[in-house]
Amino acid sequence: MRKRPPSRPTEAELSILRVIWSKGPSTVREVHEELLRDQDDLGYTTVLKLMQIMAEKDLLTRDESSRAHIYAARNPEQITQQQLIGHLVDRAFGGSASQLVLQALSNRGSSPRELEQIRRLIDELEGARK
Amino acid sequence: MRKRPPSRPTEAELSILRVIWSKGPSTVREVHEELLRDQDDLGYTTVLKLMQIMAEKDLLTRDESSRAHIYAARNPEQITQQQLIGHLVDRAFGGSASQLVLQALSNRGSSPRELEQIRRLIDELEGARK
DNA sequence: TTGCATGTACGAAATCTTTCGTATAGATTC
DNA sequence: GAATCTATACGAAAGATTTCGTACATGCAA
Repeated sequence: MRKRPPSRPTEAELSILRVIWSKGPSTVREVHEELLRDQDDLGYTTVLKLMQIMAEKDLLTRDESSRAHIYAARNPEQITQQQLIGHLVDRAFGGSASQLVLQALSNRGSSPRELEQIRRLIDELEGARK
Repeated sequence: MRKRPPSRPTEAELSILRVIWSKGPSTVREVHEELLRDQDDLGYTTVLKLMQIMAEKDLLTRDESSRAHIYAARNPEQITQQQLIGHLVDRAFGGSASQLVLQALSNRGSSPRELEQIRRLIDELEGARK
């Protein structure tokens, strides 16, 4: 069995990943409780099943040494974000990341501090290119 | 019946929208032929059905005056792009558009020309903020 | 008018994603 | 040790998305 390119998480899977990225490796119960803050009516076994599937898909790893298994994210947040951006760029921006950036900056407020951060990154990129 | 907020297109729907954005209002046949360039094994009636559904969902409008109906995008490309960015920012970037921008710039090549364009936009945004 | 080419309509299968009920097993408490 | 609490496992229903077969209508050429 070979290592597949990481599969893109579905919506429900992404909400689980968000919890784990923020809290670190967690049990099903911890994730479930956290998800209930935003969204009630979400069964425990639903989350369990999803996390089991995610472990199969290699989105999560699982430590079975304690009774309550502990799940961790297989890939760091940034890798997954890159993947999602890449997909969106391909599917909706004709492959041009800068088009996405322009759209993202145009209509969504960024603070001066954030704009400065972005400007510095552009400086770096232009420097490296010389 | 009220006007609903535009529904987010699914993957298959997005590929149809891309064709229509690029070619303008089109018949099912035209869209089908265009999609076959990237992806074979896609039936004509599959595309037809999708476009019918999209008309129901108000993603497309349809002109039935000629025998082959002509479909047009209900919303301009940019509106839909904004919508998709907004969704991704919420689901994967904790609501921070600038985080998305930083990630997008970090790992995806942008030409000097594009970087300049982005820099100018930042200048504008900072100017407006003063 | 018959037959063919080119359309739409529509139901339903196939597939993917999300949800949960039920079964079962190991700890803990009385 | 029996009851109870807390886990995982697993099948399968429910829902959403994608796919296509089949039926039927219309225009046109022989």
